[in-house]
Amino acid sequence: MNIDLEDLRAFVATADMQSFRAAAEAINLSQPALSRRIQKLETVLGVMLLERTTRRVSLTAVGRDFLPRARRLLDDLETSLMSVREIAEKRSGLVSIACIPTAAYYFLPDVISDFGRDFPSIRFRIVDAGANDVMQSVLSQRVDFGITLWGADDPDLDFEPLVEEPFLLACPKDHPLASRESVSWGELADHRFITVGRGSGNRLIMDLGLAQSRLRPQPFFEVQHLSTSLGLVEAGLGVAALPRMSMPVGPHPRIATVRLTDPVIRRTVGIVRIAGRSRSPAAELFHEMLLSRWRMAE
Amino acid sequence: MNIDLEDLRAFVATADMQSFRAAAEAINLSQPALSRRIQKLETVLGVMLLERTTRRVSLTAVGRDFLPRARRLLDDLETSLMSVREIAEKRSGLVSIACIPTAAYYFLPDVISDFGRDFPSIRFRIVDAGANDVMQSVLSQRVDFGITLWGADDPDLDFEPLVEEPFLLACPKDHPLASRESVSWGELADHRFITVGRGSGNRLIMDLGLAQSRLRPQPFFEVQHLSTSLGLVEAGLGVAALPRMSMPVGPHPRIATVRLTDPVIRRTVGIVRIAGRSRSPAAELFHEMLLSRWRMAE
DNA sequence: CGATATTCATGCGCAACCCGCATCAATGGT
DNA sequence: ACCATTGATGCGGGTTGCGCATGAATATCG
Repeated sequence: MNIDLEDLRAFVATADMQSFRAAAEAINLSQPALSRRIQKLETVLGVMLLERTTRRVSLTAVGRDFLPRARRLLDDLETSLMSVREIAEKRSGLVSIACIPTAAYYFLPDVISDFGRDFPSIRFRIVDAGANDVMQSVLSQRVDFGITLWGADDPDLDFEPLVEEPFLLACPKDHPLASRESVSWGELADHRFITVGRGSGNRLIMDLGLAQSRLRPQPFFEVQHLSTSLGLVEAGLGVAALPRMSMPVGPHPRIATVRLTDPVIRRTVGIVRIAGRSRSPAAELFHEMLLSRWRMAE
Repeated sequence: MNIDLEDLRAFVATADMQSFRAAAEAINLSQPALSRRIQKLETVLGVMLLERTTRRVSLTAVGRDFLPRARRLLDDLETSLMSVREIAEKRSGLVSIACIPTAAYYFLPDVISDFGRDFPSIRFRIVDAGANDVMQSVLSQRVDFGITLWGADDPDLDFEPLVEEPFLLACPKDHPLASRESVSWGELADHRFITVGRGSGNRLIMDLGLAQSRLRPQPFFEVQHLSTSLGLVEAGLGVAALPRMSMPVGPHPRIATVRLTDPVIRRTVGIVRIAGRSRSPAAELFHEMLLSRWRMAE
């Protein structure tokens, strides 16, 4: 037989109101139920806490000692529960993110998985989109923030860099360039070049990086997604320049990775959001975790 | 559905041991029962406190916040219970008292009744005895202390006075002395004097007080108890000298009360105990209450 | 990859506990 | 003495919590 918190509540209410009947009413119990809770508490403690007749209820000396303690225990519990609920409130909710496919595929799952271990009550909505659509989703406030390439300079948007990475050459293992340590962009002019379409963020970065180059690769295949480029390379149809994140991790049976120089073109992936917009606690939490996670990795 | 202390215990044990099975064993529950208590706690709080697989148990971020709070609540409860039990221990037990009949009858019940309201767990054993027997009981340590007349001067005993009172004359209402304001002890020589036996403490005090008086009352009736004296007076058989405490309170249909002078003989009733002897907390408590109660009244 | 041991979650039946209603005894007040 | 009020207790019924048995999930090992 153990002490219940309900026993303590019954005792405190009865002591406060100096009446079993009134206390029972106050804590929504019948008088007999309250009577028994007091008796139980007294039995467990082995002391009389209240002296009572049908007309009068008063604290014994032990009861007077115990009352402030009981009250404090109940107050502390209430405080702790409110505190946890407050924390929980902060730590639940929905985080909505618009994300370019590369980041969605290559690093977001890991971060979300880790985050979910700490905050299992926080849900996610991930919108998979090209860099331009990510921007639009952020500007229209359809999502809390975006993870995308940095290229535009919009005063309404904040950009926080997460990763900066070079473009590398992916070519078939039996390709003439496969054994090279590095290849210049100009040398690609003589090979079938696979690239993404004009409207894409990656294409824009490449074009901007090559603006001053006299010798440039000419697109032989234009695709929509970087992963499709990789597929064509693997099929031996040509070479492609992809950001490092998109390259296969470790040795690949069919694809070689070669450094691209002259120039070294880099892209930055980061968090973009509307300047000064406040978001839910959950979104803030995830945002912080993203920053700490990827800044540490770099 | 409310939080139980058992829920908190289950949580703390599981967090400490990082295993449901081990925690269940540690707090003497089956694993399923423990599992359900954790689930209940999580449901009430609306958060996941523990992340678990069949192989691993770890705290969520909310769980990490809540653990020290839960631990503290349980610690505080334990402390409060021990404290109350300690107090209760001090406030329970047995008080044994040897007491002259007058005090036993006339004032002890009130004090015990009041005391019992504050310390209902303290029991009493009252030995009703003449002054000499009270002394013996105290000296032999058969009782915690005595309440008796003060006459002896024993270096082994401490005496603390409670009440000092004069002897008064009780006589039938139709007696010649009944209408007097005061009567000298010498005048009683001409009347039938009812008194207690030679061995009694009251008799001793009277004899000592009258040692220098040339004219003294001669005992016509010798009885054992003061209350018997009063009975005889009420029956019209004589007059008696009794301490004020033994006189009827307020007007009496058959007995008049008259002051006794020349000399005014007083007796002191107080607490007698063995010098330096330590007693139970309960006996100390009652002793203190006796002192405060009767010193206030005088 | 399959087999295995371990561990948390859940269904089930049973016992314990707690409830409110009804009733009685005690207690102050008139 | 009578009466209204209030705490204690018996009783029956509903709720809660238990352990046992079982299944699913999870690491580890060969």
